[in-house]
Amino acid sequence: MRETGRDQPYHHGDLRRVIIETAMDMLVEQQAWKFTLREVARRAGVSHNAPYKHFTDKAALLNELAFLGFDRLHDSLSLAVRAGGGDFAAELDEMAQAYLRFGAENPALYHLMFGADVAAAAELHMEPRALAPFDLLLEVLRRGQLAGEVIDRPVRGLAAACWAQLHGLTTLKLDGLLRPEKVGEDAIAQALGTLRSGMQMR
Amino acid sequence: MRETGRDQPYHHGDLRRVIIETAMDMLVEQQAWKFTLREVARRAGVSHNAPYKHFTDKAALLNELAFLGFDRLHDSLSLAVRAGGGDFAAELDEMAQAYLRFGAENPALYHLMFGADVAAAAELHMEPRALAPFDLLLEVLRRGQLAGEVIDRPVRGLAAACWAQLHGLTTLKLDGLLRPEKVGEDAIAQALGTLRSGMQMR
DNA sequence: ATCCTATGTTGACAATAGCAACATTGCTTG
DNA sequence: CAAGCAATGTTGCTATTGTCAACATAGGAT
Repeated sequence: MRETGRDQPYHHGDLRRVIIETAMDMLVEQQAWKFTLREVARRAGVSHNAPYKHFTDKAALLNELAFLGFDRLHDSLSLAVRAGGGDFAAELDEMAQAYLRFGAENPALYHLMFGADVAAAAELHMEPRALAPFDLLLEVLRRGQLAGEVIDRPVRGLAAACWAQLHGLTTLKLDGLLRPEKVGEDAIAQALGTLRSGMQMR
Repeated sequence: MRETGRDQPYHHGDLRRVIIETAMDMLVEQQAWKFTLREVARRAGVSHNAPYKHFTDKAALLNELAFLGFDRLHDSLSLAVRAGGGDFAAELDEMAQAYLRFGAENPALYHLMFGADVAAAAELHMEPRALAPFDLLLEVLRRGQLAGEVIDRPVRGLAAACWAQLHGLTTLKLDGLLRPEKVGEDAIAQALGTLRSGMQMR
């Protein structure tokens, strides 16, 4: 017996989607990386156990969010590559900027995507959705090699270097560790420059 | 009234140290990054609230551990530099290896040192103890510049590049994200090579 | 000797993840 | 079209945690 009358039917009808959206909203809004299932349920206007009918676990929901994060990251990077307009140097630069921007704009989401909180992070990152951004990077680098602008070494290794550098800069930046007193004024730009030089392009 | 008799006196006498050591042991042992104050107290054989007489907060203890982590990291890096025997390239290489090894051997501690869980991570990282490893890197790079083996650019920027690369590689590795299928066989070595090239040395 | 204070302990509270038992419905199948 | 079943929500519970408050003990200063 529900006292509210005809509004809010017993069966929500689309709870899974709503839960995901609510949770994603919370992640994007919130700076700090805290996350309770019950809070999500509360915001979704549903009982504290309803989410368990759609996700076996808190980790399951988190995984879903992480995947969505990779989708968004991939979209951002794709756009950036397009903005590069065929010029390799521009493409890579745009990608780097887009990557860093993504992290800066979605701190909690980024932490979720790469943090150790996600159960079985290793498996998650081998899923196609999580691999998409990396594949994009691989393509760009391959084209760079074809254009003779990137040193002739295994692409995957070069991609790893790019990725690690971007990931490192992103997380350090997110946690407020790239303070000018410590690292100089435009540390990020300089680091990216070092990376470029390392891959030998002008 | 304690029923245990004369062993375990009411006042421990050295609880603060024991708590820190216990907590550090837990962090070093444990792969996963979970940490409850009560568990520390339990292992230390003390009531669940005893730690609060020595640390205002859970975060306070974590900060202490993080500082100890930086001390250890600094020690490891210092040893590595010495192992380099004056040759810049060797010094930097040893340092990089030592850094990565530190992360690999102390996953939970590393996460603690750089994770967002630590309250006020930004401030923490500006403390001298946390800056020591970075300062060491700065020195090595400066000597490299004097020896003409490192490109003449602001050291802090170069250091940021090194640091971000190492930090990125470390965390990615820790979370099991540098899978060979994704990133090639010796991604780490290649990434370090790219970094070296970027700083222009032979 | 006496008291004060640092240090420990017990007991509470609120919040959380997750389990179990129960309620409500829409869809299926006879 | 009726009966019932499975999906979806809800309430209530347990174990655990961080932290606060009140109390206990003991070592050292007065």
